[in-house]
Amino acid sequence: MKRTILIFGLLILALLLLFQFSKYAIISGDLNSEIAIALIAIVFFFIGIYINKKSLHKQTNPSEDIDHKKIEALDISKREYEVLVGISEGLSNKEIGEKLFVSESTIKTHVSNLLSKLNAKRRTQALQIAKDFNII
Amino acid sequence: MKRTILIFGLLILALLLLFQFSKYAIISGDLNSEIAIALIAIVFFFIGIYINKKSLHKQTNPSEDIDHKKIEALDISKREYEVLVGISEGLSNKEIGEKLFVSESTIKTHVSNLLSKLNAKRRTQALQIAKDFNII
DNA sequence: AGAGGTTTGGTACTTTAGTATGACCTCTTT
DNA sequence: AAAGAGGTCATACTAAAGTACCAAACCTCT
Repeated sequence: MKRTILIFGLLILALLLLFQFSKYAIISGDLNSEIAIALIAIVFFFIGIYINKKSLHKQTNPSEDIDHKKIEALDISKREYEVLVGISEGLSNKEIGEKLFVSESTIKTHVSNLLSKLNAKRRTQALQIAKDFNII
Repeated sequence: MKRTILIFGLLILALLLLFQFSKYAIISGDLNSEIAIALIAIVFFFIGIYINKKSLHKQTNPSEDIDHKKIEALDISKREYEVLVGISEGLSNKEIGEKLFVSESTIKTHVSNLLSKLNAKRRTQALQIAKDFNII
């Protein structure tokens, strides 16, 4: 938020400077008016690209980053989440257990809790729901 | 490809018109030069946004459409693919069977074939592999 | 018509997955 | 210190998932 305000402040400042410069250049005859206009056009063109890139990464690409708040809201613990990641990697309970250095029984407990928290009947359904929630 | 060329052509045409207009406006005194410059700036700003949006949707979002060639290359039949979709929806073999109006046995056969074709040991692993291949 | 691939379906079996319950340990909070 | 939450693990069970093998029906192409 603070950064956004700072960036916009600098942007406006830069624009004012550009306007003043172009006006001066045209009046003093140092620069052709077309070239001045072209410069401004190019600058604004890139400003448009820059701003769009920023906003696109936060508005139309919401699937990239995981929704940590949702994870909390669903009351999923760290360990349970690690198990969920294991499931998404296509691992069996046994393999997840080996990865996390715990027994298969423990993983089963975590999976069972996960399924009830995600309101799923199967691990594949849990994956689908987790993706819907941008949790994974 | 054709569309891209057309769009760029129209874009360049519009720019030339804008330049001519602004030059005329400034010389004839109908318009303040600052206003003309501002107009150009705004237009280019939006052009920047537009172009960026187009390119971003095709470059940083390559995961959207499925790779049909890969499906063929893996020798996955239509029916098997339908089963794969069912799996990705978190359905059980029984539910997939009901959805496709066949028995659970049939689904098991398809799943088994799918797993060997995708070189997976579990349906969850099949999902992960299928996503890697942009098949799903 | 016959070969070949796909789809369908069954039986029988093994392996994972998932549920239920109880127990113990370790922190953190009250 | 007691309560509560998370994590760990085990047993015993049921339910899915997956494998292997076989067989019939159905297309499609030659």
